[in-house]
Parts: sequence; C-alpha cells; structure tokens
Amino acid sequence: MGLPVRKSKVTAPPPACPLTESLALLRGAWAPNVIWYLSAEPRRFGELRHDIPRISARVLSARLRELESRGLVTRRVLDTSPPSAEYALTPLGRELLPAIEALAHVGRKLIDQWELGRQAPRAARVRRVA
Amino acid sequence: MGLPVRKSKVTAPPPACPLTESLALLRGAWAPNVIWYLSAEPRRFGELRHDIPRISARVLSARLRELESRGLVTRRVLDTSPPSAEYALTPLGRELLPAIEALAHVGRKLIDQWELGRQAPRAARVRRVA
DNA sequence: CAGTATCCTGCTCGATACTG
DNA sequence: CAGTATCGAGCAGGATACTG
Repeated sequence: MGLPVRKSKVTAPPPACPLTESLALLRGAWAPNVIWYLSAEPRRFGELRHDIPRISARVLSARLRELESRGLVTRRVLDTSPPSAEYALTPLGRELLPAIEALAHVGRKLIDQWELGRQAPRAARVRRVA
Repeated sequence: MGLPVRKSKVTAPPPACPLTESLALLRGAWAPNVIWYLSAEPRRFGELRHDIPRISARVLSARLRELESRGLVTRRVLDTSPPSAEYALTPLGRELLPAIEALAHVGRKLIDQWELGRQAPRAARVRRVA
C-alpha cells in the first residue's frame, strides 16, 4: 500500500488511491491556482502572491515546497541584486493541467446553473451579477 | 444558502472562479470518491458507507446533501420494509467524471514516481520524469 | 437501514513579525 | 524580494448516541 504516513486520520481517506493522491495535492484550495498561474510561464514568488492576492506567504511557500517535493514544480534561484526565485511547472506538473481545466469547465457550469436556478426558475433572461 | 455566502475567509480563495467552484465541491477529499462509486451504478447509503469504509455517516450524509443541492446527485427514497434510499449521478454529475479520471491518472503517476524515488534513491535520480 | 445531533480533535489558513 | 516562525481562528472530520 502505497502512501507513506499520510498526515493523520483526517485528510486520509482511502489508502493508495490515485485519486486521493492528486486530491491531496490540490489540497487547501490553493495549489490548483498556483499550478494554473504557473502554466502560462515561470513566475516568481512575489508575482504569484500578486496573482493570487488572498494567499498568504506562509501558505504559498508551503504549497510551492510541497509541489516541488512531488516533482511538479521546479525552483530556480536567480542571483540578482534583490534575490529572487523562479518557479515553473515540470512536465509532470503540466499533466495536471487537463484535470484542472476539466474541473474549471464543470465549475463554470455549476456557476451558470446556480445562477439560473436562483433568479429565474421559469424564464431566465436577466443575468444580474451581485 | 447556496454557495454565494463563501464560507469564511478560509476555503474561499478567488471569487467567482470556476476552478474554485468545483474544487469546493470536491472538498473534504470525500466527494470525489462518492461520485466515483456512484458512477458505476446507483447506490444506497449503506452501500456507499461500505464502499468507502472510513467515511463517517455524518460526512457521507453531508456530502450527499451538498451534491444533491448542486444538482449533481439525485436521491430516491424506496419504500421498502426497512426504508432505503438510492443515490445516482445526474448528467451534470457525470460531467465531473472526466475531471476525476484525469486527477486519478496523475495521481497514479505521482504514486509511481514516489515509489521510484524511495526505493532507488541513489541509483536513479528521479529528477526527470518519464 | 437511513440519517441527524453533539462533542472533540487537529489541520490549514491568514495576519504579523522577523531573517537572509 | 524571498521565505520562515509564531499565534489564534475556523471548518472538516471521526466517534458515539439517538430517532424514524
């Protein structure tokens, strides 16, 4: 059975499950965003923080390191005057993109459906966004 | 209480993001499994509990209700002697399957890679994937 | 069998402060 | 700029007990 000592009881549903494995990676609801913003081009720590405004440095750092330890992201330190680091997706990391896109696709539908269902159960015409 | 009220600060990254939307659904690391086990055929509450041994009734119930409220799952009460209920995926719910499969696919690779990295640490550096 | 209520654990997150 | 340490808060989840 695979997975080593997966955290604790919580966040550790079925053992050795591929699905759980990648899900654990997308954990925290931030990792997918990190991967997403990294997909276009390599980005620096600060840029990612800017891309994902509400993420804290603590969490971004943690996710990045986790992603790196799993071989999904690479970290390259540039020795510029103010030290900077550049993160990029590895080929394996890129394989997560289709899944993320598929998720986003359904998410889009869920949003549409939700909006439809709440404002016009019979004739949805007006689309008011909060 | 749809999903407009974005829980709290935690678990509420970017606003109105499709990705976040579906991710919120897969939240808890259990929902995907529920969907997965429901994909083959409709199942009853107890069967799902059996399929996913470590899930508690409380959580399974919560997930099922959430999935139902989002229109991803239907619930049908059968009036048998001991009352039973049957859950099934809706067409929309089925649209989540490709995403889940994509996730599982990458998960599989992650596990393989991890196992490789642990049993052949010195022989083969696992830097490059594939 | 199906499902809910209560209690308790602990993980993840954000804010803040600090180091290299 | 990049990243870590500490602190407190909130939510998910397990276990158990109980109802229909």
